[in-house]
Amino acid sequence: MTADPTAILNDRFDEAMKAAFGDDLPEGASALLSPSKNPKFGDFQANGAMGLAKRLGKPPREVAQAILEHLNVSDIAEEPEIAGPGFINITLKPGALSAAVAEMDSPELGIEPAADPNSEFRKQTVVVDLCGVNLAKQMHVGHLRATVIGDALARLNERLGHEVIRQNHFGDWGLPIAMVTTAIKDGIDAGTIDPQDLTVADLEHYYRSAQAECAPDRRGLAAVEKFALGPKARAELEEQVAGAEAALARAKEGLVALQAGDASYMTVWRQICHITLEDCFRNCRKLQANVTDEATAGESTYRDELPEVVHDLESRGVAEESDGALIVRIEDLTGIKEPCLIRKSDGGYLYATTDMAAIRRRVRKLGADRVIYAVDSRQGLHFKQVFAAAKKAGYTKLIRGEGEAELFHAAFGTVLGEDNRPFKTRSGENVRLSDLLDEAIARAEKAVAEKNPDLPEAERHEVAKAVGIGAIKYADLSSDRIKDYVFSFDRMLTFEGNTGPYLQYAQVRVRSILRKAENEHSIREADIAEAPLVIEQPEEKALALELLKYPSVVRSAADSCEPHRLCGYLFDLATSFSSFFTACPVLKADSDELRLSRLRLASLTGRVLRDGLNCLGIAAPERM
RNA sequence: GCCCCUGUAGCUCAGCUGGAUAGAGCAUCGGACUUCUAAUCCGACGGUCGGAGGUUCGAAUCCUCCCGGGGGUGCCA
Repeated sequence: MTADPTAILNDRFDEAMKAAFGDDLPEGASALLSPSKNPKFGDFQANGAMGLAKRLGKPPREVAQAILEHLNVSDIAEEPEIAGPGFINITLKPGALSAAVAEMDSPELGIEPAADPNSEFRKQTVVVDLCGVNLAKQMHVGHLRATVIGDALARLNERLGHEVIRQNHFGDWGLPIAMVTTAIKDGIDAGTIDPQDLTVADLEHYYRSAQAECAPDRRGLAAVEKFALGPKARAELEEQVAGAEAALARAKEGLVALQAGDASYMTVWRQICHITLEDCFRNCRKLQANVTDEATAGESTYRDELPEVVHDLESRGVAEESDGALIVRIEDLTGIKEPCLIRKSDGGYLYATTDMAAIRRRVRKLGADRVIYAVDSRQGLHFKQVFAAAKKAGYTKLIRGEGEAELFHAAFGTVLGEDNRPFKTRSGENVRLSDLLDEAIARAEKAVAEKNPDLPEAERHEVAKAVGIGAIKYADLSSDRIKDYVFSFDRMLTFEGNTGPYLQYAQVRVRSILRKAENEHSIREADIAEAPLVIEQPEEKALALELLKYPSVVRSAADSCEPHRLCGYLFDLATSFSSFFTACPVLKADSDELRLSRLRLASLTGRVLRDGLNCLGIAAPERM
């Protein structure tokens, strides 16, 4: 038995509509119940009568009236009213509202955990592809969103009770990797590189030089010929091209050696992997994102599966040859003319091949019902191709039950600098993630020191980490994923408006008031937990109604893979709480009953804020 | 060329399957602190929702065309 007004009202409307229209009621007709947009229209509104009227060919207000004649909500609501073209407005009775809030005031905060097999919220296995670092490269802003958004989506699904498997799709295989591995191995063999003290920065340096070394400057050579730039320039370029060809050939040997599992190459390669990943995990810890070794599945782990996948596709006629390459046509499924290439004409595999293998493993081995890719929007076409090809190949068939796994590209836009160009350093380099995080923490620490000088230094530093990192993550999560956004420390750390620190501060105010209740009034959590709720002031009512939205917001943010919905909600909740906090004295309330009631509202608000922030991967400090 | 994304207040952005007078924050202006942490709150100002058609009782939302911005486009990942 629920006290959730939305659930109750939905049921009652369903009954009323059936009673009013019987067999004439169209399939899927709904009351379209939602919280009112404006308090003057009551607490909830049902918009379904108007759509229903169209389908029944009757005047909307008449339909609304017919529903009302069969609607029985007198136990929880005042007399419903028809307004405008056919809205039905519902105002809850005070007792119903406090009962609903009291019901929600539980450890689960009103979110029914997913369960199997036949519950309303079926437990699913959700694979989240996130982070996506590359071997021998430092993390930079480009990894920020893949990590922050992916982690938030994983947390949201965990919160709903799903089985979540994170997959850090580590770019540790292929020709570019062979280039750097070969270069470093040669350096070690020649005694110019000490394998003991290699850092990621070193690796990145070698990665770049290896890339450059293997890239013949054919355009330069062509220019020399075109403009007759003289024998010296020509000789230099010819030498460069010859050198590049040799380096490339050497790298290809390296690739073959790696593919064959050659011990001397593998040792170097493993060390490069280790150094890269340790740096990655360190950054993720600093970012307070849950990405670990167990969650890391490098592209190399698919290497034995690639020939299998290709052979499977070829033998079953899913793939076909075209211009020497092996492709899967997807135009029939998607209307997209560009096919999915899974093998090059030289026999090499492509990243689509690896992604096909990954889908196969994730659905068949990991048992995914849903695979979510937190990856840059520029990969949009690639994923459409791979998803379609995987579907065509039958790789999305669920291992449990009927149907197919859902493959979802949670695409995100670019992080821009203040100049509206992709965020880079002045010299045009990628901004290192660790630098970015350090600066956020430093700026937050300065602000905390100004605002709250009494905070002990050790705690101040911890708070700065929560606030600085929270600010970055919230800025990333709070607007629609697909859009680009401008990275601005000033805006995200002003602590005003829709920012992480604003939410953290609202939560801190709750903590503060509860501490004070305990220390100065000897009121304990247990006294508050069962206190009767008195909801009379407009600010109390607004806060109560806002609190009730929480479970459905978490669900919708997870289902749509849109964390910004939760952000927007938490901001509204924090705003409602701040208004309540200003307008309604809590500890100085007029009566003990009111004091406890307001403490309970505050406590619940604090827990929802904390829980919501946790779903976003943002810490909620005790003080700030 | 084709495809995808995007265009809402001076700035940054919400607006969920079409619903009531399009909402916040910042900025600007005016109020509220011997505090429950003012990192706050209350109020004012501010928008032909890129443009033009169309569908609808009703369109920022759906359809068509056009314009601006970004991105992607068969053998890199």
